[in-house]
Order: sequence, then C-alpha cells, then structure tokens
Amino acid sequence: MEYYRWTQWIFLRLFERGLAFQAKTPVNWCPTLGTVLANEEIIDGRSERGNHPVVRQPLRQWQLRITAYADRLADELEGLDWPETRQKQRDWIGKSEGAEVDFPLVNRSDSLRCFTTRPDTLFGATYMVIAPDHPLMSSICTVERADQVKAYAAAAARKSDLERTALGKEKTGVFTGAYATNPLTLSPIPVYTADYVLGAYGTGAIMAVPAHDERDFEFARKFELPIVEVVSPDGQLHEQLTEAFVSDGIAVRSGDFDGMPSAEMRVAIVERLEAKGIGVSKVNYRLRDWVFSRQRYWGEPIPIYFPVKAQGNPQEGGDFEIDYTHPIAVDDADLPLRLPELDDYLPGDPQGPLVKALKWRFFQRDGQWFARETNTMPQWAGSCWYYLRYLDPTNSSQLVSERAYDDWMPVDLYIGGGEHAVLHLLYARFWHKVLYDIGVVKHKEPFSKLIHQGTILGMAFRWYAVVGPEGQILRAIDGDDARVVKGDADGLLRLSDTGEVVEARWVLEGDVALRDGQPTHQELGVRLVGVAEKMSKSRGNVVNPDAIVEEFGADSLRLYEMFMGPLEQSKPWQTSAIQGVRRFLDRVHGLAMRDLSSEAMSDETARLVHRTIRKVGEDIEALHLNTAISSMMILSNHLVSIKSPPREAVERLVLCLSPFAPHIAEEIWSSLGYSASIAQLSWPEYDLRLCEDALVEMAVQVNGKVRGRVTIAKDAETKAVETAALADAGVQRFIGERSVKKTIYVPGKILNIIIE
RNA sequence: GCCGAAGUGGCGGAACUGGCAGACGCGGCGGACUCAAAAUCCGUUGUUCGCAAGGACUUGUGGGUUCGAUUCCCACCUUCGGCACCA
Repeated sequence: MEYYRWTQWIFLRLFERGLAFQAKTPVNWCPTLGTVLANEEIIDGRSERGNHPVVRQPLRQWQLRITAYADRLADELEGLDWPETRQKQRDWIGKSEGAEVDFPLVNRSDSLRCFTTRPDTLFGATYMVIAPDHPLMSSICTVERADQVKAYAAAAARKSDLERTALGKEKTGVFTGAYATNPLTLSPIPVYTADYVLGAYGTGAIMAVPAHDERDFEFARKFELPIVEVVSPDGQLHEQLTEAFVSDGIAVRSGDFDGMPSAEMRVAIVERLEAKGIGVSKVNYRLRDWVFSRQRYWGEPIPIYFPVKAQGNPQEGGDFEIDYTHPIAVDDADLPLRLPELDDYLPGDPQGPLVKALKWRFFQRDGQWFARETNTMPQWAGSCWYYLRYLDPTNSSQLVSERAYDDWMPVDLYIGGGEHAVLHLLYARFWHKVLYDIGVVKHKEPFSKLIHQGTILGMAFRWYAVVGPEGQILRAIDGDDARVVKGDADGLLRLSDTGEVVEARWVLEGDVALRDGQPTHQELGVRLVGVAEKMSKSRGNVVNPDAIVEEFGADSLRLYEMFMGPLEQSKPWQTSAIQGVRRFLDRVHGLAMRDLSSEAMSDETARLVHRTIRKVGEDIEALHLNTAISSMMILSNHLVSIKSPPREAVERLVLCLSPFAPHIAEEIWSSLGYSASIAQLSWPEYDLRLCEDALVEMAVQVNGKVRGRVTIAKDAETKAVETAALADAGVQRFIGERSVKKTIYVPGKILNIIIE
C-alpha cells in the first residue's frame, strides 16, 4: 500500500501535465477477462494472457499520452548498451516523416486531409481511401451509396485483427460516391473506403498512388482505377506497369517538377503545398497512446473523482449521473487511495467491479456528491518504476531519497526476458522520462545496460509414425527421414515417395536408448532426433526446478544454468548434464576435506591458480559465466590430481566459486576453519607475471598445414624460430628437397613456411 | 513479405583482434574397485583410410579475399524471435 501510494502519486503528476486523459475510443475489450487490453497485449486477435477472443468496442478509458514522448523514446535509445531491443523499440515507435495534404471535396466547402510519406508522388494520386471508421464517412458518402458503405463499415468494425489477417491480403472496399480534387493536377478523383486504411493512424485517409505503392496498386487493379507513373527509374516514360515502383527515381508527368530526383522533390512539393496553405510537413508514429485503465479489482485505484448529480443518496442506490468531463485529482495528502473490501470482485462490468462498492465509490462534500473512478490501473503501473522504490522502500516522505538515488542509479545492468522488449521496457522508460521532467530522477534513461536471458527449452526426441486412415500406427520411421515433407494444401506431413500420412511423435530424454552412438527408440528401434522447444504441458517436456533442487541441490541448479551456455542464448535443458556440475561441486568439496599441504604451491599450480582467478574475474565482467565455470573445473581437475593439494590453491578456488555456488562455498569455507562468512571476503588478486608464459609451444605450418611444433621463447627472433622449426622432423619431412619461398611468423602464435 | 539473431562432434557448448577447430561438461567405449549393481576413480572418444608409422577430410551450402578463414566479403539454404496492410 505504501508502494502504490507512490504509483498513484506518479499518476497524479501525469494527470497534472495532461499526460493522463480520458477518451471514449474503440478499445480491445476481452469479454472473457472482462477487461480492456492494450494493443501490445493482443496476439493474433486474442489475449496474450489466456488466449481469449478480443473485440473492438468504444469505451471511456484513461490513456497515457506516451506519443508525446515518442521522439525522445526513440532518440534517447542512442548510446544505451542494449542488444537488438533498441531497434525493436524504434520499430515499435515507428516514426515516419511525411506531409499532410488537403484534397478539396467536390461540391463541398471542406476538404479531406491525408497523410503521406511520399508527397513527391502527389501527381500520381488517382483516388483516395478513407478508413471505414473515419469521422467524415457518413457525411461524404452519397445517398445512393449510403447503404453499401454502412454495411461495409459495420462489417469492418466486427472484424477482429485475426480475421483481417486470416483473410489474406485480398483488398476489399467500396466507392463512397464522393469525389475530391487532386490539388496539383486539379482532376477529380473518387473517394473509396477500405479497411486497409486504418482510422487510428495518420489522418485515417490516404491519397492512393497505385503506380508507387504496392497496396494501392493491388487495390487499383481490382477496382480498375487508373495507374499513372510519376516516378521513373530512368527518367523515361513507361505506359504499362506490371508492379508498383516504390523506390526513388526521377519525377515524370509532374508538371514543372519533371526531372527532379525524388528526395529533392519531397522537399520542393511540401514547400509548394505550404505556400499554398494546403499542406504541411508532418511526422507520424506507429506508437499509440497507452490505454491505461482496466476493468478489474486487483489494480491500483485511479486517484480521480467526478461530480455527480444525484437523486437521493447514491450510496444507498439513489439515481445518479456522473459528469465524466470534469475529473478531479485526489489530494496528494489523501494518498494512498485504497481498494475497498468487496464480496464479489470478479470482473465483467465495463466500468469495473468497483461500481459495486457504493460506500467507497460515492462520497459527499459540502452537500455535493462525487463518484470515484472505478477503473483501476494495469499490472504495468507498478512495474514501471519498482527499480526506484527498491532503493528506498520505507521512505514515507519521498518516492526515493536523493541519497539512495545517487548511490544506485542508473541501473548498471538490467537482466530481463526478451518478452518485455517493447512492453515493460518502453513503459518504464516513458515514466522515467516523466519523472525526469518533474525533477524526481536525474538521468534521462533508467537502464544503462540490458541483457535478455535466453529461454530454457525442453528437450524431446522425435520419431515419425506412419498412420493409417483411422489414425492407427502402421509403422515407425526415423525422426530424420528425409522423405517426410509438409503438404502445401493441408499442412499434413507425408512421405514423399508413398504419399502416406505421417505424424511426429515424441519421447523424453529418459526413454532414449543409444545404439552406435545414435539416439534410438527403446522399443521401436528407429532413430530419434533431439528437438529443443519451449517447455509446454502438451509436449510433456516441462522441467520443474523444485524437483531439481530436491535431487541435486540449489547450488547445482544455479551452476548448471550458468554452465549451459551463453546467458543470452536459448538452450535446451538436459537433466543428465546437471550431473556434471554436481560432480564438480562434490569434487571441490572432497578436495577441501583432504590433507592439505601448507607448503608453497608448485610453479605449475601457482600459474594455473592465478590464471584461473584472472579468467573467472574477466568472464564475470563479460557475463561469460559458462567459461568461468569451465576454467574452475580445469583448476579443480588439476588439484585433484596432486597427492597433497596446497591449501592456498584450494582456498582461492573456493573463493572464486563462492559467487556461483554460495551455499556450498560457505560450507567448505567454514570446514576449512574460518568463522567469518566467505561472502565478506574481497575478490582474490592475481599476479600478472604468473599468468604469462616465457616459453610457448608454437605450431609450425608448412603451406598452411600444421606439421610440427616447437617450444620456444614467446618473443623469439624470427631466425631462432626458423632454425628450430626446420630442425623438427615432421616439418623436415614435408619440406624435403623443396626450397622455402617465404615464411610468416607471428610471435607466440604461429610460424608458416611456404614452399614451392 | 519486412526486421533481427543464429547454424561447429551423438548432445550442451569453447576458440582473445584472421593464427594449432572441438576447451569444459554430458553421453559412449575400455578398465579398476565390488559377489553384483550403483557411486567413485583411471584411460579413451570429430569422421575416414591404414596392421602400423602416418595420411586425407571436417565449423549449414556455394563462391571470394588471404601465406592462413568458425572468424572478413558476396550469394543461397535452414532454424528461432519480432512485426505484419502504419500510407
């Protein structure tokens, strides 16, 4: 509650600055969840959570004006140490520069404004398209067309995104009966409506230039509209275009602009339009404002209330009418605004379940009734700024103290799943920037370095079952049989030679037999192919970490997860492989229990110890945790082989291991006789001189192939190396009688002798 | 379709800045211990030709640059992730 007090506090700052506002807009209403979802939370027309259908429906909603920050959100990504996610966010924001152009409507005094990124193709605009939900729609369409247009618009509204995409890209649309004038050619052009134009983007209307836009080209073909080339690749005129030419070129059929290159013309045209007052240069974003209200109980209450006209006492069921046009902020001093107790907090009502809390919802002040907002905030709200509150969680007077902020911020390394690449990470950056603007934080960006950890996949082994018409298994074939192909029409797998239908079948790691080194089906004897996929119940390849901890221990699980491979990579879980890290931990433990020598380390051991310290330290910095562990394994293998391992070496190994396997390291440390925690110690130092060898074993190549090796001083002179190399029997054998043409010597690396 | 990432042994993976491909681990094989098994320990393990010494081949495919390419360049194939009528 102390936490969401500050979430509400931030909301009020957003509200004061006009960044939180109400709008009655078509939203993505999910009847099953009883709530509204952001575009980002919908995948193929279904909810990301639970996969329920979603419909478009107008509803009063709170929105956050993230679009006001679009430019900064895109530009300030520059300089962050982030992976590909930077580009993903830029794509999501989708900045596009162009112009808005007015097309006067024929027989009317007003015009239709459209957005285009290609003002240079304006002379080729042969028709216009407006979105089915365009506000001017009902007024511009002619009487005789009205029914058809209305039917089309209604059908488009019903279509979910899923249906729109499932129907392929076949263009549909109807003529509205209206005409507009191309402001440069002055010819009248028809105005169509089609759902390939989106009401929510740009102005909801486009000028269609079929010669230079693939979608317009397709539409023009279908409706037999004129296609006029105005940009030519070579400056020549072409009559019949077989496809849209979308690249830049040379202007043709464009009056006094003829001959101008596209880039230049874009500027010139906008200047002309601006001079005439019929156009303006304009930047648009794909990013939409963020629908921030949810119709659920479990969310921070939105600290806003509204005046009410009431007949009687609305707390006791009296009639009331809420004036949503006058939102009033709750005083900061009255925060947090808590959730009321509710018997039934299931969602369903489009205003949210809080409408049922009459005592909470309505209150009276100076004889006037007011009603609280019954929508609540989404889950994202709290996660937008938790990294700040973590620094100073008990502070009751400030969101975060300056001292705590300076001690910790910005976040040096943020490790999070790739699924948050555009949702959470964009929202959090937006809030951070607002907090920056009001002086709560001092950095423009919260997270300096970002890493997405890879998903751990479940491993399953495939074979193919040849199935008969009733689904019975006729016989089994190898999981890598090349004859298995996917049918184009039905998507079923078939054998390319016999045409029989086959199905992929799966067995788990534990049921795989090995024959001649090949994974094989225990009973059927067919070859299996290991396939790593996202863990899912249906495939049965889910691994429960609790069971792993139970069997191998928490340190083994940690260590194995780090040892599997690069942090950022998706990698398959192999329960058999965790045995390896468990063995390693057991060996280190066993090592420490042995009779340790207190004598100085041998030169060989000392070198390995110092090298390991360096390697592990560097690998931790670079987050190469797998190779850090492997170098500790090398050291432990070495120490195990010594009759009486030096105590000094073992202690340093345990110290290196402690961040990776803290529990067992602590345990070993205490059995080595120390009472203080190993976690309190600082990282061991290494001696650089011991990390480098004076002598190196160097490969000698003859014509690029390794034929021998010599042990020689690291920085030996070319002459000395050549002499040593030529003395090597293996090298001599390959040179024989032939003469040496040239030698290439890279000190410490290689000597390559080129012969005739 | 567009954008991004990645293809290395039976498997997970390693290889600094173009310099000995396969570290480390799993699995396999052989051995020790054991009545036996498990656990543990030792040896071995890319493919292939060869009795052997030794040779040839090998980092998705095909080209290129280079004395030398897993690494750089071009084209293609495959897999994974994201976006998908954004004018």
